[in-house]
Amino acid sequence: MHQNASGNSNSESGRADKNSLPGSQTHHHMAPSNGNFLPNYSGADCLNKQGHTHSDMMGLSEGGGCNGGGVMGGSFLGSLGIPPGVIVMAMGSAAGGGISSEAGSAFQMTGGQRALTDCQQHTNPSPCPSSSPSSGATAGGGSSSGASGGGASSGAAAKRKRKRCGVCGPCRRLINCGVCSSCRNRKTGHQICKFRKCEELKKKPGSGGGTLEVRAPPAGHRAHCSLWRVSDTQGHFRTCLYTSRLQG
DNA sequence: TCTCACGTGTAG
DNA sequence: CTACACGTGAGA
Repeated sequence: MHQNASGNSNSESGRADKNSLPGSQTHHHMAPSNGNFLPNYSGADCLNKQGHTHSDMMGLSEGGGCNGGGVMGGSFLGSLGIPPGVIVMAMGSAAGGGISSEAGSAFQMTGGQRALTDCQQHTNPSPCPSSSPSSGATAGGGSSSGASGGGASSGAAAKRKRKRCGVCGPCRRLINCGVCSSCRNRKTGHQICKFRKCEELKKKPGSGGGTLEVRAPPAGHRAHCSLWRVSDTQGHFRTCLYTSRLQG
């Protein structure tokens, strides 16, 4: 009908508003730059895994900073208002080094800040999804099979479906690409568009959400916004940004 | 009750 | 690893 731009036959396209983000429901007409992201989202997530880089759905437009090369040095951190002296570790899927995609995690690292983006906005009673895994693998637990079902019998709320963090790049994307496998196989796959798959949910529930190596800046370096990469448990590279400002 | 989407198993 | 399929939790 008169959905969004995406001419996908996917009855999804415009449905993003339905369950999408906390507080962002109003998907009136999406942000000017590109509808996939929410207005205030400055990062680009660079998920071009597939290569179909439909600019209109990838939403990488201005971000341009698609790569861990010191991308959001200023804007990203700046917009977060991270206090000086704080070591921030922003991670992003190596693919593009889009740190932003893990904004949520970044918040966790800095502590405190995160709340404002995620938890508070989520009306759901359950604890922030992003925090649970890192806190100690509460919900997800490690239980393998038994998926959902009454499996949780013993742990009661132990086996809860995790929910999108709502702050990562994919979560902020408003429309489905319509071309990824998930979109194409929606009928049977029951999966959300790959480009909208929450970064948090991509992680294994038991993987602690962000088990990454927290490294000190290279010896001799002052940790002034240096960027380098470390690989996480899944072999993905994460771009780490340290903005520690040593008090001289 | 329906739809969406997470979790998981299986196959290629 | 990706794609696919299905069960099922959760919300409308």
